[in-house]
Amino acid sequence: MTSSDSRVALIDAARAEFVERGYGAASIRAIAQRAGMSLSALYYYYKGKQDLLVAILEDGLAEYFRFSEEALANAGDDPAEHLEALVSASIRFRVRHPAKSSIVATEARSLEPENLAAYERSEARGSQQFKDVIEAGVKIGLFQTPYPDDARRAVIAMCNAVAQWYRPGGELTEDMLIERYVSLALTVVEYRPRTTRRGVAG
Amino acid sequence: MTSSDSRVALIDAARAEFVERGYGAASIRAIAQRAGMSLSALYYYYKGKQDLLVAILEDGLAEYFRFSEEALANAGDDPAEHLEALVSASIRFRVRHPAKSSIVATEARSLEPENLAAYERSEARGSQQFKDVIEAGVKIGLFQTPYPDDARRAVIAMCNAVAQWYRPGGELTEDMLIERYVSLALTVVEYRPRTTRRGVAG
Amino acid sequence: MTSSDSRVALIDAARAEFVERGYGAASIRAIAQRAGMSLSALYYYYKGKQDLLVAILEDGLAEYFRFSEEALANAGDDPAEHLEALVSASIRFRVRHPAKSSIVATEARSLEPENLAAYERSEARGSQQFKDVIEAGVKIGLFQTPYPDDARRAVIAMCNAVAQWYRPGGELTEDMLIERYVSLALTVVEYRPRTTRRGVAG
Amino acid sequence: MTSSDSRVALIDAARAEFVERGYGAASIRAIAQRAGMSLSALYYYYKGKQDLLVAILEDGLAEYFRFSEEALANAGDDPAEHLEALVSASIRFRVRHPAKSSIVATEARSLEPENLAAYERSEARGSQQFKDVIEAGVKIGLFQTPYPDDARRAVIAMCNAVAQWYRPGGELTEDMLIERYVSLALTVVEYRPRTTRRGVAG
DNA sequence: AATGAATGAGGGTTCATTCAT
DNA sequence: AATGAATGAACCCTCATTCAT
Repeated sequence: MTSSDSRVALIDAARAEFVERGYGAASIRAIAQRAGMSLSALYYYYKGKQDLLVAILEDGLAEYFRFSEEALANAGDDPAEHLEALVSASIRFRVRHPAKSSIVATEARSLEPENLAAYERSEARGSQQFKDVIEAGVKIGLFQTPYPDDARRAVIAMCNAVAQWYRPGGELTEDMLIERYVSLALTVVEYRPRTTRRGVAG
Repeated sequence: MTSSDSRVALIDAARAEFVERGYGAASIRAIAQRAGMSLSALYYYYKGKQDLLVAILEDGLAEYFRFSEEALANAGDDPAEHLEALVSASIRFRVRHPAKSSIVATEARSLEPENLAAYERSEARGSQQFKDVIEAGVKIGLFQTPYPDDARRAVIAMCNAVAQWYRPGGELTEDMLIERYVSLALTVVEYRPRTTRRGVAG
Repeated sequence: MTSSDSRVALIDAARAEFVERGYGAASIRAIAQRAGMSLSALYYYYKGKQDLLVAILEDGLAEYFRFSEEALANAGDDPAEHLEALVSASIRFRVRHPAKSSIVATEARSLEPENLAAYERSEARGSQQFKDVIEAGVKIGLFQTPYPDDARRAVIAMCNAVAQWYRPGGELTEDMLIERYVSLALTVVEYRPRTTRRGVAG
Repeated sequence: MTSSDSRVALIDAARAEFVERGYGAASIRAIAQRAGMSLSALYYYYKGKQDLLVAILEDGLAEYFRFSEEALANAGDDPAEHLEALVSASIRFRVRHPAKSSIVATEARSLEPENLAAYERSEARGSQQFKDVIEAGVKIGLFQTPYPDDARRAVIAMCNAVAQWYRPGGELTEDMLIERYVSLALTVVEYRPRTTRRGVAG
């Protein structure tokens, strides 16, 4: 087992413990055991419990941004397509990594102040992506919601919630789920495709 | 200070600690101190930490149902009005009792199995209220969402999220907030008022 | 329930708890509950935990002496008959009151010094009764044991042990048991009835 | 100090505390202090208070069986010699290790059910050794007691009791004590040496 | 790279007891 | 005669962490 494998095994174990019990109640001994290592080994790889939490949150956010940036890169330049990309990335992330997803939402309070700052910056960045897209759509009249901020929060909240109830293997596939949530998101922002122009053009 | 006052002071203190640190990390000593009582007094009123959590969750859910049932009682018999009542109650609860609200969402995992069962029954009841209303609206064609279950979850999630960001005292009043979220919810379920009647009337 | 009933209920409950868990581990709350009284009521009747223990030991010893003195009173003046009386009383006490019996042996260590002194005086008195009888028998050559002290301790020990294994209701009745232990005790002191004289006389 | 030394120091300290105060009243802090270690160190070596008790009882029984098996190995094949060996081993054990001896008798009630089972098996084995020997002697008419079971219990009880009163350093040496108790035990089982053979031989 | 040993602080909980009523 | 409320001390145990090796 390489050094990198050990690190991964440890944050996987730590994440699982944190999700099951919460950061405060999780035991560093249980984490080491779950990762199949000695307690001392854990301290060789990570400075402590807080360090594990930071690593987990960083890893989770990095993974999310990998999803969202890839989706944005493959989307056209239309705000609706951008929103579709973001929702799609968000759902995909939460479906494929429910633990990574839920811990981000729950355990930020356990971050020590200096680590909290960095986390909040990242989170704001994620939120900003939605904000930019929705405002762009509103600006050109493509999204007609009178409450863009609330709409943004609603879309993010409903995507986040997926991690809490969706279990793969049912009859609802990931792609179907994404389709639905894209549709819901477009509804929320009151998407009105510009059929008139198209109509005029046709 | 009456015996009942002591109990209330304790669950208030406990709720605050649980919200700030999480159930696992919260200290029963800190709770007693926060409530201005000795540690032993706490144990005189509650059997233990878990008992405090149970009391908090029960109280939170009871408060929510007080809101929702009152709102339903004052609503007409139209599904749209029912949905409006539920959203309105939910927002009101989360705005007025953000701690009661957020702890319900977060700390269910810390319940011991036997207590978890009761909690889940209550939670399901709350969810069912939304389900009934949305399905009724869909049945009569008032709500046209093709995904009633996802719409329900989206509406609940976006209402829940309000507790995490809304702070009273800003320029956005509670009533304005409710108006917006009612509007968003009706959008999500794709509410189409029956213009026929209006047509007839016109 | 009279005041005296309450006191009896309490020491019965306390004795049971002490026997089951040991003095140190026994809980005064459990005792009150077992006696069907409030904690405060217990303190009304007894000064505290130690007071209960003292009462129990005193009661146990008093009961034993009631048995032994009655038996001695009904015995003839022969040392063998006296020993028979003491063994018989001891066995009867341990069979009828196994809890009273076993607690006396076990929990003397939990007595505070001033109470211990009184207890030890009583215990010595019980031991002395055996000592007197055996020495009397040895003096007149009726008991031929070369080790009267060890014989005394052996007789007492074997009687005490009865409380630990005898359970009434089996095929071995109390009277049969007594007969056997009297026989054993006489064997231990090497009882030799003076048949020669009788022989000569006959 | 080696790891094994620490373990020994701990069970010695624990045994002393348990004997003085009883298991329930003994404090794990006092044990650690008595052993000259920190509280945490104690928990490094033993899982808890109960674990210490189990270790103590196991050690005590093991020590006793070491004595009894050695004595039996050095004895001839005659039941009287066997009984002599067992009594001798029992007395030796109780004289040399009075704490190990008395705790075995007293604190079994403090064992949790799963540990109690193992303990009772061992204790039954010790009792069985006496039983086998006495029954063998009775079978061939060497022991004439009409009550072999009661005789067995009496012999065991009188040996056990030695731990409670014998203090070395007096004028009664260990060997003298053993001689007396062997004699008492043979008296109890009503040992009758087979003089016939001797007669034939003479 | 990895470990066994050890620590001090703090965890939740229960204790015997007191006191105003 | 009897109680509910409250207390401070102590309980057993687990914690995150360090350090010599």
